[in-house]
Amino acid sequence: MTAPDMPDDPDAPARLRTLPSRLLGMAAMHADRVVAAGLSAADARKWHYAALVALHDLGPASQATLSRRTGIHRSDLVAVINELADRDLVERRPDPEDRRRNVVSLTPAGARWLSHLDDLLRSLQDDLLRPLSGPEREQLVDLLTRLVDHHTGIRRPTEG
Amino acid sequence: MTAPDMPDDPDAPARLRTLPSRLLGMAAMHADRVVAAGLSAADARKWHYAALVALHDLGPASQATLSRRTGIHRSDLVAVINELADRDLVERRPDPEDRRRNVVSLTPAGARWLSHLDDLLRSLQDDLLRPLSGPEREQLVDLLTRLVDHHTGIRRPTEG
DNA sequence: CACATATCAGCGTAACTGACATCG
DNA sequence: CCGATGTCAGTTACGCTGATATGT
Repeated sequence: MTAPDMPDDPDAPARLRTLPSRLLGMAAMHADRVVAAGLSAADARKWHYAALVALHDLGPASQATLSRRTGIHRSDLVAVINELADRDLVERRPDPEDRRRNVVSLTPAGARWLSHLDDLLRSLQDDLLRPLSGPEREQLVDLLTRLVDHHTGIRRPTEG
Repeated sequence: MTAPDMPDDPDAPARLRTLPSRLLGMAAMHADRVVAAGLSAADARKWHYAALVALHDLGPASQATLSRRTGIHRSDLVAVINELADRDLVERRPDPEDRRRNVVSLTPAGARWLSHLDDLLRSLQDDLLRPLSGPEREQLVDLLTRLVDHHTGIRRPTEG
């Protein structure tokens, strides 16, 4: 129940209003807009951030690896890397050890930009979660994580 | 951070994994698929359900009203009502009191179908929330409701 | 030969915009 | 004339599919 948009239901029927799948859809849509707007003000998109984070955590990696770690489709990752490379935030070059691959690596400028985006993202998440207290935010993250992990089929100890 | 899809990130970087906006996106995407799949098995779509619920709760209404209550865009509602009317689940006819409007009303068959979909939806939500306990599900609904209400700019006492 | 990688072209859906004719 | 209503055509973005070329 993804429900659409802005002038949104002031008082939709209770059956709809409390439907978890619909609530998830509406909350996600709102979150996505807030994040996309914030990032676009910095001339970035969420995929840029995801790719940079993955590169930062993994070190230089092939596009296939990046795709798996970020969840960005291989087909779409091409454009993302193109854009990042155009701005010299990452470097892409053929892997000598496996000539099918490109090795993508973070440049110093990319690392700086990433840490800037990190700050931005933090503040956007904060905006987003404003109506919730600290413990409530943790609760939400925990509940969502369990939903997502479950369907992803992941077994995670208790880590936070 | 809407993250994509199926073979999904087995172990994405923690910064991504715990990002609330991303978690919301992933959980919503999954929810949407489960619901869409379940409904399509019954030859229905989520908008059908939303429209029927609104009609059931409001009684006969104009398309503009339905649009506001369900959050379905006026432009998109047309097709939804077409499909429902084709199956004689709703009836659409001009409003004699305001000839711009159509009055849409639920037929007996529509009401029966709705209650069938109600059962289906209940079970789909249950599937969806399987990893959570009863109280946790309530917690999740509460937290999401507050996020959504906040951005919608709604003031709700404590109602249930 | 099967498989993985990078790339591109294109599809289907969702949410939305803009325009239009009609009517209050 | 302004505003609301129902309709349709078209746009944008996203997640995905399919095909291709290359390499292991």
